[in-house]
Formats: sequence, structure tokens, C-alpha cells
Amino acid sequence: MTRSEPADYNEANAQAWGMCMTDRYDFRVIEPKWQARWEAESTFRADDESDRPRYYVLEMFPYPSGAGLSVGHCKNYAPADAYCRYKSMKGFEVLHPMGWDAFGQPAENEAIKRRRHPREMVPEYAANYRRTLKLIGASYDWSREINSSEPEYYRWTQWFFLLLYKRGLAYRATAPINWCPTCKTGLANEEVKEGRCWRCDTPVTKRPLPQWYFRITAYAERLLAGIESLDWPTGIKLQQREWIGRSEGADVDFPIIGDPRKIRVFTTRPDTLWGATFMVLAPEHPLVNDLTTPEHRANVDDYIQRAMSATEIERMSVDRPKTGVFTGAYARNPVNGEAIPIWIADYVLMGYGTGAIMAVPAHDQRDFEFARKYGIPIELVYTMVGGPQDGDSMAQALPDGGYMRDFTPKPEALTPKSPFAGRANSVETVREVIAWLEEHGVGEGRVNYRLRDWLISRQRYWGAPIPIVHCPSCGEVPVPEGDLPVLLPDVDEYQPSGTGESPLATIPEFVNTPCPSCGQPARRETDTMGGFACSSWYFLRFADPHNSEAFADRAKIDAWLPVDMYTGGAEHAVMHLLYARFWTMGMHDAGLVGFDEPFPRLRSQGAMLAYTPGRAPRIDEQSDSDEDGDQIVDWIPLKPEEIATFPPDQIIWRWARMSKSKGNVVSPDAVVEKFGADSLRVFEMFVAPFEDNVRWNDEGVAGSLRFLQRLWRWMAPRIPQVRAEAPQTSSGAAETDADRAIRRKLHQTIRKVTDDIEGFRFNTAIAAIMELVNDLYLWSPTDVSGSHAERPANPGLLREIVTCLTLMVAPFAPHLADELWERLGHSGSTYRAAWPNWDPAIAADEEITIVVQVNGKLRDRLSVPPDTDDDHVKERALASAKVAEATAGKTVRKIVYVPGRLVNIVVG
RNA sequence: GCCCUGGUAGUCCAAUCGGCAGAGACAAGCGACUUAAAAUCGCUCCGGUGUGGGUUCGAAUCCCACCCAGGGCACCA
Repeated sequence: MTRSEPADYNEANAQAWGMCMTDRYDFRVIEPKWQARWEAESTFRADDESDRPRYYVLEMFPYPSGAGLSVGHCKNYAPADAYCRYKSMKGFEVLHPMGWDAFGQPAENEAIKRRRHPREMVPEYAANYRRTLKLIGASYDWSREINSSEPEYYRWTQWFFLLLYKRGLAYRATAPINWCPTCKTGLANEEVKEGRCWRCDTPVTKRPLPQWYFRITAYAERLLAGIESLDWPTGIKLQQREWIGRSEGADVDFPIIGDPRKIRVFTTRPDTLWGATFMVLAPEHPLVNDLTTPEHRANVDDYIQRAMSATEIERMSVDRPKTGVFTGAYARNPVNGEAIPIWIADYVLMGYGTGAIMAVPAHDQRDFEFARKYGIPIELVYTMVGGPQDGDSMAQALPDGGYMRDFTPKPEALTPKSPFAGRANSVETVREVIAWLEEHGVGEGRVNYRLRDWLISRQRYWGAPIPIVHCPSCGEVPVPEGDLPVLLPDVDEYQPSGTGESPLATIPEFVNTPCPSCGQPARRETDTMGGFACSSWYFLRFADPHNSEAFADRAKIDAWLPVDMYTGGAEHAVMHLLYARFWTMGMHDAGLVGFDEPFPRLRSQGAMLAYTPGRAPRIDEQSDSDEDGDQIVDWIPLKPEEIATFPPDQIIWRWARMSKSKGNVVSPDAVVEKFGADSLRVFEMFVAPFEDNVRWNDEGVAGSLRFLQRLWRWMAPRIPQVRAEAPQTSSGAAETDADRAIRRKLHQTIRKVTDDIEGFRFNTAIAAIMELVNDLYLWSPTDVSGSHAERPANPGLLREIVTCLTLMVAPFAPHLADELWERLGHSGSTYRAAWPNWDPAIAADEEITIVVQVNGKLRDRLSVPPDTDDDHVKERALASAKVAEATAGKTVRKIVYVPGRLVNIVVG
């Protein structure tokens, strides 16, 4: 947060330099100059024909909002850009593209709010983003810019829809879907967070609608297995694993008494079948209506009614007491022949497994609570020594463990004797029970996934129309490829209707079309695709963005993809990243691409936090949140217009993620104006590791500017000296100890910076350069004016230092580096210059410090050549006076020597 | 409730394999330069790693328990 001091550092600097105006670090001149040069020379254009090895760096493409780019976005863009520049200098042909995730609700909502059409608004906002990205010196190949809302792009989104459709991976079905009453559209499961819409926080309701789905569940196993090989943050891999939610168990069929049908349940614990004393169906289960007996009809209907009207939040609340009603029907437990009652309860979810469970109250806490409440018998399957021996004495379900009881079977039982009596409660027993069930034809092993199919339909205007025609005689007919794109009609009114119908449904010219198959009048599908469809393949388009014959040329895809380094926010851990993986697997199986993981390497940047004024919520603002004590809203950011009028003593300041909605966004424009783009870049990389959240502060950027000025002040006056000398004058010069030390430091720094950039550790890379600069001032002091920069005794060494330092700082402060590079007499940008190498022999320490400990406590230090042999080091350690003092009168019991590090003398 | 990440100086952060706790910066202070201030250059300050145990010659690092912060999941049978 900006504290105060609108000090103009650059002006102050100019004064300090007085007469030396031409040599001062003037970012206001340097930065526009190089940005113009890069643009004019197409420095960052990725050459498809290059014979260099390829490297593809991609940041998740943004939705260009009206608020513009913030310094928070730069937390990702600046380091990714530094990485690109580094890779280019390492000899790679780098593809670094940018585009706009322009379809979808954020753009549409903003357009509605501002009463402008998104078609004209999006390019304007995109232009502003592009301007800001250029302002911070980002090295994008703008000739590859794409916009997902343009027909030449979404034509291929539709093409992929049809591809998935033809491969049986897209289908239409009617089911109760997640519906956001505010956004007035259906949502995918991934877009519901804690029962609320991920965009607007509105509690989600259920609504039965015909919708399009992608059959992502068909790839559940591959999506899960593929995670293993990915170089991604462990947290994101874990989230994907949990979202897919694999569990092993069995399907078991329970015959209904007095009905020929059976109820199928999924269970992970088929070994507890002997304790299943009732069954529970989800209220939406299709058999409920048929099973309910007349005397229970009213109760059941009433319960279903209430369950359907509850919001997801109410229904999913864990702490809520279990409720349910008896249907009047009974099923037979297939293993022991008992007749068990069939209930319905809303703690059973229609969307998971079969929507029906066998309830084993003795071994499942939820079933236990339910059984206790409704007086249903509790039958132990496993018992433990010292544990409860019958259901009546239990206070809660039994934890895992114990051994299986023997049971007295009924005549209807599957086998006359209980076959597993005495078996341990273990996964082996579960496995054997499954085999036994299969043998007797009452169940089969099954793997179940939590993942559900991806709901892609949106009842919104601003998206790619789903390319399907509904014909009264032919049914669903895909639009022929030659007729793509199905253009989104240009209309004035496109507000979401809220009826469950897309706004497109009200446009007869769009809806009415002849059937592509039979030519009879038919209706177009009016739903559009959610924005995640566009972002599931955009990384391919960048390889060949202007292709009008195909989504991209295969040879170019093979050359550039998969993406070598992908960066973006962790909020897309399960949405975009899972969808894009699925889509890629679909394409791979269709033979369109040669890989099935699009992003082998991923890094997630931390958020930029701003110090944000807020207030306590009013009573009425808490109402929808806190029934169960969670989800309490305790802080609401103040709108910019409220701050002036709000009582200052009631303002609560907090660090909050920068976002347009909180009104706490710091724009790069102001920062660049005041400190320069290079300072902003250096600050964002230096302040913390890439993955960490950062609290924005101007002081830090000022510090980065000071560092760049310091570096410049040392370098600039020496460049003329370097240029004046012939390149090869170093050989004869005698090397002093100080010269050798600084050269060693230089090579150690190159090594450190190289390793750190490879490992995405930009903060420590910059710290290493700072260290080198500090050492340079000690080696060869410079005063304020630069006039006292002495003529070096060893011009070759000076040339080496100046050259390597310029190149090393280039990824972080490219404008400054290119300016120095030019002054050094080179033409062109550092972007195509070679990254410096280090010489291990020069970087090697001449002397190393060995720490001498006595009983683990530091007592002395020895300085020895690195190749000194072990015994000699130990001898010298024992010879130390300080050691003698510490060991006086004690016996040496042991000497631990860690080569090159320490000697620990254990005495007692 | 469960899972994951992380707690190091007044602040942000380093410490690569279990081996000197401090690289770098911010802030503060002092000195030099200056008529003065700013800027600059140099120097200085402070902590023993959230808490309590354990393993080890040796723990910021490994193990156990707890506390705090951030994130994820949450009736998934």
C-alpha cells in the first residue's frame, strides 16, 4: 500500500548527477527506447523454422478486465518473462505467446454493467492489457496474439466439441444441475465451492434441466495415473487426486421383498455386509416412488419436497442431525437373509455411487447416528477385546480393527455358515469378501470415482454456441464441419433470462435453421459453452495461431508442444488444469497430438496482497452464512467511494488479495512511472519466492531501484574504459589476490544465478547479483560522480566482469541490460546474446573454512586448502588452543569429521 | 472434522545432504560528503529458528504431541 512520500527518485538522482547527466541511470529514457526497439525489430518473434532447440513458456491467459492489469498479475508475468529471456540466452528458440480468455461471464457481466457490447469492449480492454505488458518489458511474440471470442478461434472450439461428440465424449442429458440464481446459469461441479458459486458466492440450488456434458469420467483413471509423472506443485497434484477421488469397493445387489427388482449399492466395505441392518436411498433415487407404500406416501413425498428445496449448503452441512423417512418397503440382506427396512435420507447423494447405500450402523458413524435416532438395530460385524460386544452398549460406530464375529444364519442366507468368522478387519479380508461375492453372484468388485462429468452448457450469451441442431425427425444433428463456425449473433439484448433458457433462444433468426441431415425445419441448440472450453486447447493455437485450415498445423504442434513451463494461479488447480488435461487426452486418442499431458511442468505464483480498508458486517449481512457457526463473514472491504465518509475509527485494515472487486488494486502504470519497469520486475522477483504471497509495499520497489542505480553507477563509468582497451589485453597482466578473489566471486555468482533461475528461485538469484555488486564496490570503489573510477590494472578482468554482469542482470532488468550492452559496443538485444558460462576451476574456493566443534559447540575455525587430507585436518583441530581449552581434563572419545565442513571432537 | 503448506531479526526473506543460524533487502541508528538537505558511500544494531518432548557427536532441517496462520476437501458410502 502506498504510505506517503511521492518523492521523485529519478529527479533526485538527476540532481545528484549534476554534470554527468548523460551517464545517469534514467529509466524514463532507457525503458521506452528499448521497448520501441524490441517492437521495431520483432526481437521476441518465435521462429518456426529455427534450428535452435525449442522452449515453450506459457502463462495462463487472462480475461482482460476493465480494471486493467495489476502489480498482482506481474507476480506471475515478470518471473515468467525473466525465465524466457534466460532460456533464449541459453540458446533456445523461445515461444512466449499471450492471448485473451475473452469469452465467459466476467466479460459478459462487465458488459451488462457498463451497457456496452462485449464485442467492442473486449478488444479495448485487451489493448490496455497489451499496453501494460509492454510497459513492464514482457517479451511476448505479439504476432501470435489470440482472442477466444473471435470466430476464427471459437470455430475450432466448436470443432473440438464435435470431435468429442463424435467420439462419444459429449452428450446431452437431463438431470438436477447446479444452478446459480445470480449468474442465471448452470455450473459444473468444479465451479461450486462450499455450496456456492465460485464467481459470485451465491448459494447454489438444484434444478432439473437438459444440459450438455463432457464425459470426463471416462478418463478418470488416466487423469489420476498421469498425475504421477507431472512436475507440478505437490499441493495441486494432491488436489487433483482428491477431486478425482478414486475408491475401491464393490457393487452389491439387494433383492427387494415383494418386487422382482434389486437395489444396487456401492460400498468400500463389503466385508461389513453382515452388519447391514437397513438401506438408504437418496431422495432422488428412481426407485423411491415405486417402493413407497401407501401409508408412508405422504411422509415420503413431504420429505422429498423439503430435500429438493434445500440449498446445497443446507444439504451438505455435516453437523446437521441426520434425517430420513421409512418407505414402508424391505429388502433382503443377500448374505445373511435378514429383511431390512428401506429408508430415504438426504445424507445419501444421488450423484455418487448408485445413489443408494447399505447402512452398517456398527461400523459407520453416519449410519450409527441414523440408526440410533430411528431405533434401527445395530449389528456388530467385528468385535475387539475390551470393546462393545453388542449394539446396545455402543456410543458411536466402532473404529477399524478387531476380528469378525460368527453369525447364526437364516435359512435365506447365502451360505449355511458364516465363511469369514475370525478374520481380521483388513484390506485383505475386504478383497476376499469381494471375490466371494462375485463367486456367489451377488456383487462384483468396482472402482468408483468422485469425479463427475463436466457440465459444459451455459444459459448465457457470451460464449461459443454449441454446434448442434435439434431436428424433430433426426434428433441431435452435429453441424457439418464446413458450416463452422456457428456464429454468435450480434444482438443488443443478451441479458440472461433466468428461465433456464439461453438468451439465444429468443432470437428466431439464430434458432430456426434447416436440419443439416434432412433439410426439414429444425432448431439450433441455444446453450453456449462455458469459458473453460476455450481455455482447454488455447495452448495449441499459439503454435499456429493464424491457421484457417486447421486448429493448428501438426508439424508446428510437434515442434513446440507440450508446454515446457506453465505458470498460473493455484485457483485453477482443479478446473482449468483438469479440463485441459482431459481435452488433451481426447485429442491424443483422436491422433491429433503426440502427447497426452499438455503441461509437464507447472509452477504456481503467490498472490499479491494489498493493505485494504474494510468494516465489520452489519447484522443483516451475516444472515445467510452462520447457521452452523462456519462461513461467518467478519469483514467486508470498503468501496473506494465509502472510505472518505466512513468513520476512521471503525475501519478495519487487512491484507487482502488484490482484486477489482475489493478496490485495492495497485496499477503497474503508477509504479513504472515512479520507479521504472525494471525496478518493478526486480522487486516482484526479489521480495519472496515465486510461490509465496506478498504484501505490496512501495518501499521495496524503491529498494530495487536503489540496487539498479548502484549497479549502473558502478558499470557506466567503466564501460568507456572497457571499450578503449583491446579485447585481448588480459593475458600478460599480473593477477593480484583481490583480482583473483573478485573473479572467483564472479564465476560463483554465474553458477548460483544459473542454478537459481533453472529452479525458479529468482529471489536468491537476484540476491547473489546484489552480493557481487557489493563486492565490486569494495574491489574497485566508485564515488558519487563516477569520476573516481580508477583505471583498472587488469582490463581483461574488467571486461569479463562488465560483460557477464550485464548479461546476468538481463532477465531481471532487460532495459537496463540492453542499454549497457549497446554501450559496450554490441548491436542488438541481450535477448539473443549468450548466457555466460562459469569455469569450475575459477569458481573453486582456494581455502575452505572448517568448523571445529567440541561436543557440538563451536570452538574454533580452520582455514585449509580444499584438498587437505582428513588426518591433517583432525591434527590441526586438536592442535587448536581454543580446542585444548575446551577439552582440558577430559578424554577424547570420538572425532567426527565431515569432509570440507567440520570437525566435532566428542569428549566426556 | 479430515488433508496439505508454512511459522527463522522490528519487517520481507536466505541457510542445496542433519554440520558456522545470516546471504540479500526493508526499516532504524551512526559516520563521511554537503552551507544545508536529499542522494550517495561506509559502518552499526537486534534474534537463536512457534511451544514441549524425542532421535543424534551435532537439529531451523528428521520423529511425536500441541499452538498459530494460509490453502484445499467436507455426509463420497
